[in-house]
Amino acid sequence: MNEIELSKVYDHTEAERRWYTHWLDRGYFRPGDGEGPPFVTLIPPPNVTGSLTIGHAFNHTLQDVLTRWQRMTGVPTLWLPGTDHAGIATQNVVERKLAEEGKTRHDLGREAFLELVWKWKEHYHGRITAQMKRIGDSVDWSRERFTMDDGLSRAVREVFVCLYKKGLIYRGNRIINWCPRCLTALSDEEVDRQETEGKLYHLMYPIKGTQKHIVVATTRPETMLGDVAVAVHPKDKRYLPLRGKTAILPFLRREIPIIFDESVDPKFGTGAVKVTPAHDPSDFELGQRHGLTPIVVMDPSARMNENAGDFRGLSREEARARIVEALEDRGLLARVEPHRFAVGHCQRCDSVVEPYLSLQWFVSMKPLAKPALEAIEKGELTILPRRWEKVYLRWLEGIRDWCISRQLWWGHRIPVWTCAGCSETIVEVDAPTRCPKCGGDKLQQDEDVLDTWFSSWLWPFSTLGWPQETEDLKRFYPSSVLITGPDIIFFWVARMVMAGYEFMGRAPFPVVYLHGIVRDAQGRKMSKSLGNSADPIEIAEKYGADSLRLTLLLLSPQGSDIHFSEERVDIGRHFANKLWNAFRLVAPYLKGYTPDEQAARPFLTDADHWILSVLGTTARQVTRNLKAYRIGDAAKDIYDFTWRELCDWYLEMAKPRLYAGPDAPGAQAVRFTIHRVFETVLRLLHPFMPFLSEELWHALPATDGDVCVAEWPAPARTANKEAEAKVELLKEIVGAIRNLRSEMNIAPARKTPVLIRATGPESDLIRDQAEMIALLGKADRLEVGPTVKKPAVSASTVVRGHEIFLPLVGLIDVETERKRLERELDKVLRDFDQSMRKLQNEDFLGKAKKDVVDRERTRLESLGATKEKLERNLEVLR
RNA sequence: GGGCGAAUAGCUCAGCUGGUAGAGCACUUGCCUUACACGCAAGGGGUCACAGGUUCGAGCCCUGUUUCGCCCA
Repeated sequence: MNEIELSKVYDHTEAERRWYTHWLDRGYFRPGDGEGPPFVTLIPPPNVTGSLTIGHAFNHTLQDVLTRWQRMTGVPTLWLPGTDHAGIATQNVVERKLAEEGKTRHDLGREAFLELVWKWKEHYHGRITAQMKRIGDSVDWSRERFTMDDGLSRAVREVFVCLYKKGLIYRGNRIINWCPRCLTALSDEEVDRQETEGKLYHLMYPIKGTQKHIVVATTRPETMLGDVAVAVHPKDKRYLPLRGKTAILPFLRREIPIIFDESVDPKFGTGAVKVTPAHDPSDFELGQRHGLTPIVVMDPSARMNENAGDFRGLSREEARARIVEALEDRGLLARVEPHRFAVGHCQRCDSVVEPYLSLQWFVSMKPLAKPALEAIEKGELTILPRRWEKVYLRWLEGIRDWCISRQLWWGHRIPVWTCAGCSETIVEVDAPTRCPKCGGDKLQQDEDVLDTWFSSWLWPFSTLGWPQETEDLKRFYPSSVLITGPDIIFFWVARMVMAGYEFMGRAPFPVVYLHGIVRDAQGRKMSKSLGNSADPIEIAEKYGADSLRLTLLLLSPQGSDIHFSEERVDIGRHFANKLWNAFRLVAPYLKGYTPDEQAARPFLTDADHWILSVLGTTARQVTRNLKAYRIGDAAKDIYDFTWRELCDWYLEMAKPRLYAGPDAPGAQAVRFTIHRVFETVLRLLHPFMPFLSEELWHALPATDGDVCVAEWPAPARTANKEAEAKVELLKEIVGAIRNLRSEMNIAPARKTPVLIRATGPESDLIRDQAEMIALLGKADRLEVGPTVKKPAVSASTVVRGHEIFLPLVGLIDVETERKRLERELDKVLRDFDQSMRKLQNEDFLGKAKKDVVDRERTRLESLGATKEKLERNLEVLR
């Protein structure tokens, strides 16, 4: 047993550092080569240059609880850590840094720039791993991965080539989401739609050869310069006469056809819309159906280009203002009305995204989605909470092709080369040196890199060595569970499932557990711009990592969001302190103690039997809740047991026997029980509060090794119903006495006699517990029995038909007690009447289940007895 | 516009298959009782969003309404 300084308040800082190193030294976090199916979970790789947020801390806590729990059950466990290169985010950070020196990435050139980013990566990588260690993540560092490792990069190329050869990757000129600030394409998922209070402009286009106009409604007048048609619904009577006519585009005087297409909503605006195939996805499709040639009117930074006539060089915002103004001058602006609509913003930099026609690489998703859809139906994949399955399915059903090329430098370069000699396209895993067609050696690799998620979606197998058939891949694929937030269900979860089926032939995990998002106390999402994102490490330093972990779990309703604020971490800190102090109470009496069940058993008291029984029930609950991924509930079970049962009741009851010294009768029993309870609590607590439990485990005598690898408590033997019933009765009686004392304003230090007129078999039970009742109820004299006489002046109450009296001479006045009794009687009368009415109801008697009726009868009887006794006692005072 | 979720004590939330409404925090009153004031004991506080319905009985099941949040278009 280590001598630890048992200070009044638990000091976490030193202990938390010490134990993490200890566990690492022992290699506990590696799966070992144990037999049987392992428990595997994969970290959602955080952005390597980011830092962990409270959200990560929560996510990691959930994974760590499951991993540590499984480890204790003796299963080989692997929690594989790693980080993500986070293409746009990382490149942005480094570019911002360069901008401070007045430079751009182009000043450095591709190679030098990448070298710089790698340096950043190395630097920040250390920060992330330190943070993970600080909060106690029991990950296998020997298997750590990074999405741009050689192995994972090779996996990316393999997948690209494979899908290309299958015809599932293609290059095409399509409308994509373009960020004019990041200067890259984005996938649909990387665009955040924000409801915006905008305007709907009604523009008048003159109809050729007439004095008339056609009025089109648009939210984006600046794109009119790229208009190639006006479209109306074919059944819209208003426009039928215009069949075959053309309109004249203002400013550019381009003659554009009026076309008829089912996709136009006659109820929107005027029922006529402008068609801009190069700047709107639905216009693009419409344009294709009608053979229209798109005209791009903006350059990549969203300034008007040479096709924009006089507006050339203006930003899209300036262009809008000028065009609206100019139209108004010419009398071509019919009207402007307010209009709410969703505008796409770049997820990374919040710029307004431009739907933009450009040449990009895409993955055909429909064929890949099929097995991922069926996975739910076949039961090969379960998403918890179940309602997310619908969200997942809906997205897969409507899946669209995935734009995977990005105009960035930081990321996996697209493995496609073009031969300068013959223009042959070469798609290979390893860089080719010669053109297979013409033999030329002037090969130019595609400049672009792949979407970051194009490497993340391979994470479940690329991290294990795929495409090589490694031992790890055989042993650890698929994982046991994926724990992540619902915000990346499309980005990551669904795509991993698709990749799993496509490349491994089976789902990457049978269960996905989606937890809530951590918000601030006002329910707002944590964000840097709001300044409301707390730093988990700061909190861990201040309150302890254990406290943070427990708090997050206790605050987390299953699957819904957490409202977090720093002050709430007191919940965890107070609990840690409570357990610490409970240990401080018992530690001196356990010094050098060796548990001896044989010796103790004959001397176990009701209290001992009771706490051991409740402990067993708690262990069963905790395990059951963990199995069902109700991790917060499991934490609550231990919290309640430790505080409400162990500290509030058992330790209080154990004190006299502890104080009596090691030679007193019963000393063996109380020590045995306390040891067993603490030892079990520490094992149950370990997954949730790994540091504190380890610290106390080593301070507790007769424990083997480390609690980190101790055996998970076995399911409870049957509960001791008898002892439980006894102590429940005791609690009720003590509660009633305390209530009387409090209501009568009896000073806490003052002891009083207590008389209990108890009848029936429970009379003996109560007498058995007299000593405890006297202790906890602060009685200096306790009489129990059927013949106990009510003192002349006393406060009284009734518990389960037993009358409790506190003689009051000189303690309080009769009037106070009379009022109190009247209140109590009032309540009982209400309940009595309610119960009576129920039992007089024929329908209830005839239709309710028998045990419900029986229970109601018993209740009425008991209420009746209580009522009678209260009335009698009240009578005396009147 | 479509879908999903939520609405229970001042706040944050439990409440499993309908059968006596709960916890933590906050609040009130006592207590520095030799483990803990990061604590102990006691207490007050709820038309379970609203309106219907099913049922002997509804916080829970059904229908509709309102408000809030999220996702998708």
